[in-house]
Amino acid sequence: MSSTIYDIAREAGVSIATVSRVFNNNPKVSPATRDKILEIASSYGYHPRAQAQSLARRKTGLITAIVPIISNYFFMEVLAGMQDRLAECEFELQISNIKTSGEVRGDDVRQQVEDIFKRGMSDGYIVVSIHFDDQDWEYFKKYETPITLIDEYYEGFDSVSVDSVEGAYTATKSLIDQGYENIAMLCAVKDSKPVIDRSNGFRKALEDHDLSFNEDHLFTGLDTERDGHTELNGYQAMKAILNDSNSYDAVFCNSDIQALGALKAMKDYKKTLPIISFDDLSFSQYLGLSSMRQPMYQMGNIAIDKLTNRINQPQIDVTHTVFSPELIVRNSSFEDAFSPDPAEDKFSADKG
Amino acid sequence: MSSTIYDIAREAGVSIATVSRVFNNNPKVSPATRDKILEIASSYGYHPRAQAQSLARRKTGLITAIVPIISNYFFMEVLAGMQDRLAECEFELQISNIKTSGEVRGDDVRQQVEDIFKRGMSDGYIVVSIHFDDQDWEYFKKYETPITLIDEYYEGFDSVSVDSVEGAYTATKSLIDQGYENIAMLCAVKDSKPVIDRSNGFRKALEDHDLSFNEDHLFTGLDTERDGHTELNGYQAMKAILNDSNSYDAVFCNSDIQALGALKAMKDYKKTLPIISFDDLSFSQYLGLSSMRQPMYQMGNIAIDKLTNRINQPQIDVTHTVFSPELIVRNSSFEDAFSPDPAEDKFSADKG
DNA sequence: CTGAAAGCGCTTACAG
DNA sequence: CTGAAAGCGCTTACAG
Repeated sequence: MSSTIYDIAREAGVSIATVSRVFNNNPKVSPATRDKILEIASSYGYHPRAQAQSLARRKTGLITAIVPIISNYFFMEVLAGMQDRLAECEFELQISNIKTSGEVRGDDVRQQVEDIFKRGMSDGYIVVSIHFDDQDWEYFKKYETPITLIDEYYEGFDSVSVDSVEGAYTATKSLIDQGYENIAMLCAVKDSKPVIDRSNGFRKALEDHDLSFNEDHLFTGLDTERDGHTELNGYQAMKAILNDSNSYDAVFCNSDIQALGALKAMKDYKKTLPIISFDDLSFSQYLGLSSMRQPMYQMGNIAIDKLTNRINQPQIDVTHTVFSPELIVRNSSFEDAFSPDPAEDKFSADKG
Repeated sequence: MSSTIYDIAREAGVSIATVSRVFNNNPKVSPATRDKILEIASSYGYHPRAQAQSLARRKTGLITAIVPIISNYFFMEVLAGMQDRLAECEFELQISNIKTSGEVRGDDVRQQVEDIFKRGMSDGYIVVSIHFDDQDWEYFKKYETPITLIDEYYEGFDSVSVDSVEGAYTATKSLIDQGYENIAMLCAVKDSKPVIDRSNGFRKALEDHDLSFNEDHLFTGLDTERDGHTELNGYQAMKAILNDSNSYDAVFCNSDIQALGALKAMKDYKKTLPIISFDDLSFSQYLGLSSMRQPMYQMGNIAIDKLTNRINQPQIDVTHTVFSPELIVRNSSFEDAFSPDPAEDKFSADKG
C-alpha cells in the first residue's frame, strides 16, 4: 500500500501534526521544514487520503448530484453550469445515477435516493429532475443535510426550476396566434411530471382561446424508454399525428429529443406541420427547431450557489428560483420548415 | 449531527461490534438482536458513514471515471454502458471532470489527473478520452492503483478503444469507391488526438487510391470550444469547404456533432455534398447521417469488467480491446442527402 | 452469538 | 514554530 502521513513524518524527522499542517497550508510552519516535507512527500507520491481527511474534519468537501439515468441532454447542460461554478470553490462534484423508469416503482426511487443521503458521503446534494410528493420530500428533512432541487419544486428545500405549465402555454399560444386552430401535442409517457405540466399548459392555452381540448389531442409513441423522451418515441407519435383522421395543423412537442424524431417522420411522410418544442438543446439551433428555452446552464450555476450557501449557513431562508422559458422562434414554427435559412453569417459569430 | 454506531449500540444494549455486524450482513447475529438493531437504526435514520467504512476496510467501494469536461455525447453513451454493468456489482461510480482545453496546458492536465490518483478516493479509475504520451502513463504506475483506459492506448494499462485510423480509412475509401475523387476532411482542432488519427486514416486512403493529399484538404472552423467538436465548428468548416475554389465532391467529417453543423451549412448554402461522419451518436439515425459507429455503450461495459477484474486480481495480465468502427450507411452518403427516406415502418420496431 | 480492543489515516485544539 | 494526544466513525481478528 502507499505511504501514510507517518512514513513522511518519520522520514522528515517531524511529527505527523507538522506534516498535516503543511498539507493544510497552515502558515505556522517554517519554510525549511515545509520544503523538506514537500520534497519527501513528492518523492513518495504522498497525499493525504481523502476519506481519512473527511472523517477527521467531519466534512467531505464533496457535493453529490443525484440524477436519473434517463436524464441525459438536459442534465449535460446543467452539469456544465455546475462545473463552471464548482471550479471557483472548494467542493468537488460527484454524480450518483439512479434508476427511475422501467420496472422501478416510486418507492424504489425514494429508497435509492434515501440510501444516498444515509451514506452521508457528501456535504450537500443537488437532486435533478426527480419528482416526489411533498410528503416524501418532507421525510428527507430528517437527514438534516443541505439539499437543492433542480427541475422540481418543494417549499422546504432550495430549488431552481422552469415553469413548464407557462412554457407550454406560451408555445401553444404562439401557434394559435399564428392562426392554427387544430393543434396536437406530442407527449412522452403521460404520467411523467414534465408531461403532466406541459399538457396542462397546452390545455389551458387551447381553452383560453375557445379551442376545444380533449385527450385525443395528446399523442405519444410506443417507446417508453427514458419515459418516452427519445427520438423514436417522437417519430412514432408524429407518425400517428400525421395519419390521424382529425387532421391537425400544428404541433406542440414535449421535448427537443422527441422533436428530432418528429422532424424525421415529417420528412419521411412528406408532410410538414409547424412545430414548437421544449428545451432548446444546443443542437436545436442547427435543426431550425423552434423551442421553449430552459436556461439549463444557468440553472446549474444557481443550484451550486444555493447549495454552497446553505452548507456554509444552514439556517438561512429557503429560496426558490423559477424561470419562465423563452420562446426561440426558428424555421420549424412555419409550414415551410425545411426550406433553408437565409445563409447569413450569423453562425460565424454567434456561439449561442 | 446525525447518529453514530455508538448511539445505536447504546440504545440496543449491545456493543458497536454487533451493530457493525448487522450492517455487514454477518450471519452470526441472532435474529432477535438483528431485528432490534435494524428497528432502532431505522428510527434514527442511521446508516454506517461511507468514509468511516472506507477507512476501516481499507477499500472504498468506489470507481472514479476521469473525464474531460469537453467530452459530452461520446461520454454519455459510454456512461450508460458503465452504469448498466455497475448495477450488477458492488461498486459505485463517481465522475471527476477535468479541464483539457482552453488555457490549460498538457502539464496541467497531467497534474489534475495525478491529483485525483493521489487523493486515493477510489479503488480504481477509468480514464476516458484523455491522451498522454507513454512516459506520462508510465509515471502513473507508481500509484499502484487499478486503471483502465477508454479511447486511448497504452500498453501498461488495460484499455478499450476504437481504431480511429482504420475508421477514417474505411469512411474515406467508401467515398472513393462511390466514385468521388476530390474529398475534403472536416476536422476539429488539428493537434487533438482523434483528429490526428482520423486525418492519418483519411490521408492513407487517398494515397492508397492514387489520389493526391495535402494539408489543404483539411478544414476546420474558428470555434475551438471542446477542441472544435461543436456544431458551430462544423458549420464554419463546411462553409469553407463549399466556398473553396478547389471544388470538393465529398466530405469525411471528424465527428457527428460537427456534421450537424455541416448539414445545416449545406442547407443554408443550398449545396449538398455526400458526407460520412464519425461516432454514430444516437440521434444520427434521425438525421440520415452516415457515420462510423463506435460501440460506445459496449466500451463502457468492457471498461467496467476490466477494471473490476483488476481490482479483484491485481496481478492478471493487461488486456487491450480495439474495435474496428463499422460504417453505417444512410442518406448523407449520397448527393440526394436531403430527400426523405422511404417511409418504412422500421422506426416502429427498430429501437437502435 | 457477542464484546473488548486495536487500528484505519487523518485533523486540531492545547500546551509549550 | 512544533509535538503529544484525543478523536473522527467505523471494521475485524481474537477471545470467549
